[in-house]
Amino acid sequence: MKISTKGRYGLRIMTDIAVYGKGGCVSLKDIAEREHLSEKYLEQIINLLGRENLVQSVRGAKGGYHLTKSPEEITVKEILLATEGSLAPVACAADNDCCENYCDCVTSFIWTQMYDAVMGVVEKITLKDLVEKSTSVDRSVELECKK
Amino acid sequence: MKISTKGRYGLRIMTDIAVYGKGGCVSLKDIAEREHLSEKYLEQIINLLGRENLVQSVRGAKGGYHLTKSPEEITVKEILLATEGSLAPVACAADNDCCENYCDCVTSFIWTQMYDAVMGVVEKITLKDLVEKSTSVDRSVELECKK
DNA sequence: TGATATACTACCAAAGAAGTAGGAAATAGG
DNA sequence: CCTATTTCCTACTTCTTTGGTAGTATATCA
Repeated sequence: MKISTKGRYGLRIMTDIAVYGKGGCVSLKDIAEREHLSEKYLEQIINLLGRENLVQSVRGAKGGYHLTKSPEEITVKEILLATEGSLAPVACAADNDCCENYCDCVTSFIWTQMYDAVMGVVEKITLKDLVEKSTSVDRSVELECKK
Repeated sequence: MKISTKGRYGLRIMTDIAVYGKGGCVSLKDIAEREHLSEKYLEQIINLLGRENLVQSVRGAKGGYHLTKSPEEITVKEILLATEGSLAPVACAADNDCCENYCDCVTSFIWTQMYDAVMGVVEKITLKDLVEKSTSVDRSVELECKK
């Protein structure tokens, strides 16, 4: 039931772009340096974000990435779905057609309730909330738990 | 963010014992046959349940397992915690002391809310609910999605 | 005493997670 | 036009977890 580094780093990438990308674009190199993460690995993750049209890229020198919407229009749900693929505890919970007898499955209602509960949380939090939290915090400390 | 087979099979084991274990104990062999699962693998999973005192074993011929409490006293939360270890999306969410600056972490409030939402669901569902659903359903059909 | 069950430990293959590596293509600035 | 910068794309690698299998020891009923 863990969120992978893709999802966690995805949120940091988006927050970083929102904070530092005012009026221009932000390069992966800068993000990697500020967040102490591998540029090459971030490249893969930001591609997932680009595929879902959450960021747009500008190639070439002085290029980088910028958001396609304002932070208050981007939800944590969108970011996590783009990077994690799905937040369902079992495949059927996100797609009831995935097996024929989901409604007969003894445990299905557990997964449906769990999925709805998680979705209820992530769709209400926007990137703006993360930006506000980020700017209110001392950025000099190591910000994410390694465990 | 997936529940593993340990958690899913754990729920089926507990439901099976609750349904078929009236007034005695149920052997792993019978459970494995009814649920179409490997007896040896179930052994490992039921050990996890035993360690948390959700089932008690009786060794030797005619032995098996029985519940230590009545189904309405056993929650899905207990079963999933015993088998999955934790339902937290990140380690810190279940144990805020796991890193020093959880309250400064930009994303921590997401994980806390997610964790609380999931816990809110699983602690309200009891084994009795699963038993009722189970007995109201046609057991001849394949009951769990393979995906 | 033998058949039946759990207890315990070790092992194994496949998949996923997390990250590395390298070259091609685009572009701003000189 | 040239070069440094930067994204794009694909392949590879290493480590851990998942989902089992296997074998032996121990307990108990009949």
